Amino acid sequence: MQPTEAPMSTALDTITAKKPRRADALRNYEALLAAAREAFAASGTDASLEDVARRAGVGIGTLYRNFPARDDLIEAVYVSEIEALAAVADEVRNDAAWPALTRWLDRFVDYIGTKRVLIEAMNRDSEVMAACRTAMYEAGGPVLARAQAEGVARDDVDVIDVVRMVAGVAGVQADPDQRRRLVDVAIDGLRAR
Amino acid sequence: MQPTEAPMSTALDTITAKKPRRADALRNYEALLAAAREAFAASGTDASLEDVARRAGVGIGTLYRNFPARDDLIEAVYVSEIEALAAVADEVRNDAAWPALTRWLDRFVDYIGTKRVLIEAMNRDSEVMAACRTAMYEAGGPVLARAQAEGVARDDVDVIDVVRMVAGVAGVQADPDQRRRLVDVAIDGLRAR
DNA sequence: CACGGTAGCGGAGGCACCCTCCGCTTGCAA
DNA sequence: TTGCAAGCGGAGGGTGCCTCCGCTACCGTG
Repeated sequence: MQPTEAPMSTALDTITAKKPRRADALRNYEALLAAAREAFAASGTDASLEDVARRAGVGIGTLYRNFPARDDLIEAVYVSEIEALAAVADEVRNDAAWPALTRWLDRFVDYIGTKRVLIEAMNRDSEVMAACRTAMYEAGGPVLARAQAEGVARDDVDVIDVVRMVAGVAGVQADPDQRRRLVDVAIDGLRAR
Repeated sequence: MQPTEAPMSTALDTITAKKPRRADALRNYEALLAAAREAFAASGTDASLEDVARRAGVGIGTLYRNFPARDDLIEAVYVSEIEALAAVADEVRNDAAWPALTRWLDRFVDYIGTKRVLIEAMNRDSEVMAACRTAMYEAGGPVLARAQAEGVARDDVDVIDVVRMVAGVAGVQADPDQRRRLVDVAIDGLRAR
């Protein structure tokens, strides 16, 4: 464990370290990221990379130099959003144990419910995403642990179970009302019996 | 409602009606289906269609004549499996209300858990798949209704909710143990409080 | 059985995308 | 100002998608 004063090391750092150093190159890098975010939002993460390069106004070669694989680009686009997701757990620090748990998960669902790409991105098998997941588990773990310690949440599940289950339910194709209902049912399953 | 003696009309019929009539054409049709099943199992539903045609030993044109869109091929491959899925609900007809519900859903999860493609296929937006879903809801509806009537299942959900939720949880990337645990939690959320 | 019409065949071809490679350009340190 | 390496970008080879249409061979009819 690091002393809390030290700047927290995040998965973002891993990405930032890869940014190019020259001014023109940096401009291109940012343009690519913006174009990719736009394209992924419009057509999912399998949008055409040539199209991304075109939108960004750079050559395809430049895209591939900055992001050798499609996954690298996806990660760069979504890492910051996923980190924000982890931060959601902090918002409920002062709630009572069970409401804290439900509010955390509800916020979580609100956040990812509309963008299925985020769930996919989160499940991606890569170093960076693994770091993201860890961050998320570390943030949510205490919320669950508190509810379990107070006996309001069943204790045969861990935080990974909870996040996976909720993400699974949140990812179903359904209108927002139905999704909310499904998530509520699933969360209800977490109550201590 | 049809009298029960009449042969039940199934989504399969819609597919069967599209089979070619000439002997050589029928052979090709079956070969394509077999090749596609194999290819989809190996590389998912985005396997190369040219490869499917090659494996089947027919020209690419033949594939496209029988299955004008990729989805048509996917449907033809999976419709029968999804119908089997609906039949699972019949197995539990004689169980007590709550065990019937849990057993139905457990069997359901066993069936689709390993093949994510099936879940995807099921959510596909098409006439045939809609018929499949309807069949499934009609099979599972009574199981849920019985549990609700006896007051052991919460009554603010319908069968569509239940199937969607369970399918969502069953689709998460996880080892079988974890998946089983997650599904149990979610199903537990269905208990009347 | 012979034969004609037509259902069905299959692959060439046009298009889009993937990714690599390498000769040219340009930012920046000295 | 200048030299050079970091960076550029697009041509090109490969693969897959899907359409189109001249040819093949099944099968109903006489």
